[in-house]
Amino acid sequence: MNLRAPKGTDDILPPASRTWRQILRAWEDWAERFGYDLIQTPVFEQTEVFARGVGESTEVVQKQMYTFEDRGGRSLTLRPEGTAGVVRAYLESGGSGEMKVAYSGPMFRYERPQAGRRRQFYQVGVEYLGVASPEADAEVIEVGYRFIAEVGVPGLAVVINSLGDGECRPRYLAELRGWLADRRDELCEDSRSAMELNPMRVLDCKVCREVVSDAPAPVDFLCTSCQAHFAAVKNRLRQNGIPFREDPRLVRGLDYYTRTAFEYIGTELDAAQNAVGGGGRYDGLAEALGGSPAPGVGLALGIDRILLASKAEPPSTLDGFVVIVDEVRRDQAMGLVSGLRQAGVRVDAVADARSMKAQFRAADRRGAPAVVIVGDEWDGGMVAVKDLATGDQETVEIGKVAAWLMSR
RNA sequence: GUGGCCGUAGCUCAGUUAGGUAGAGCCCCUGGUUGUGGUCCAGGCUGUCGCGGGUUCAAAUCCCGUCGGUCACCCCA
Repeated sequence: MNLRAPKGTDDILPPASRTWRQILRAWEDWAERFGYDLIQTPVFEQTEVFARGVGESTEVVQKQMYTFEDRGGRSLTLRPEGTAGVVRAYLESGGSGEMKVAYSGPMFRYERPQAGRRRQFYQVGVEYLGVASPEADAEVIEVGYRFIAEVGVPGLAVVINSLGDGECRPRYLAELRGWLADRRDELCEDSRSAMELNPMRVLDCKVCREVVSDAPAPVDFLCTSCQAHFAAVKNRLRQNGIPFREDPRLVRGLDYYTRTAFEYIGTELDAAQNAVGGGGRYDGLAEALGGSPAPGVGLALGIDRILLASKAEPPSTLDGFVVIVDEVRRDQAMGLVSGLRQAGVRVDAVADARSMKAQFRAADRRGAPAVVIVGDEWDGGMVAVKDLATGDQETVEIGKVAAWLMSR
């Protein structure tokens, strides 16, 4: 076989997929508890949505998009992130009022793959639209934190910063550009080309870390309202017991962020990609997409990276396994299987004639905690049930099998 | 886009230094145990040695090219 999954894509097979299912269910649960409804947007959009939404100056738009022309001559792009499409949908459906939505699905970026960085990767996220209050920022940070904490990323840390808004950011950027220009010779090549278009990117540069260590930071230039907003976000986080630290160097790679920016980091991760999620406020995004102004804040979490970091064992996906002693009992056994399934019990059986030994092996491999044996006892209205962990076996009435399995 | 490492059975790998009939463990299947798994024992299935070319009587092994994987830089979730 010489057909393979495309470069930078992965098949998620059992048993690893069991952990995926578990983690996505946990995500749905947390999103619902915080009042976020489901939203589904297309996996591809007009290229314009990302070019204008994410920002022409970003690396993502310049180099990493899967852009193609369809048969009608339209330029389309596989979504490299989730927010732009959600805001587009919000605007298209009226663009007013409050909307709290959660999404999950694959994203696509053309990059050289490595650990924790794939060409098709999976993100979950929420967007809280139409609300400018710092309560929204704090809530979004909290829902992500609660979810990641449950899933278990070792050394989880929340890092936050404020990037300012349309009033104070221009003043800051002018200051920063001047400061960088004075030290142009000390900067690396990448930073020199970034300083005009997107000077904050230089703060993030690992090569220039030394040089920019005492560069002016966005927080030092915040206007009064941005200061108050940032303070309110931090207060609510403290009150709700979300541990965080401030990092004046934290910037984000997407142009749409204003005010609050944050990241979730697995500090014990060996992987170079230790940021498992991030987000922030993007009050200018709706306008950038050509809609009426609307505030918003959101987050995105990389499920692939969270899984890389968490040590979660794949859960068992069965409550029991039905073993058929002789093929003459298959009709009876399959009737029992069907009945148990309708009663809400997760059970399975082999589909063709196999030895008991093989059927027990199958039950074991599938992680079933117990086995139900359909044999001669059936004629007396009974089946044998065996706990595979302890080896204990007893005989129970057919009608009580479901209860017996669920009590394991 | 730049760089390091690696391509041999479904998986993990040995064999490459010094060319000589393709190996091990795991997994899977069958049996030992005609109604009992996970342990043990016996047997069985599985290969264009990534691909193409070159050198040679002879290439998994040497040479050239190419493709793929992986990790890191960069960027980001």
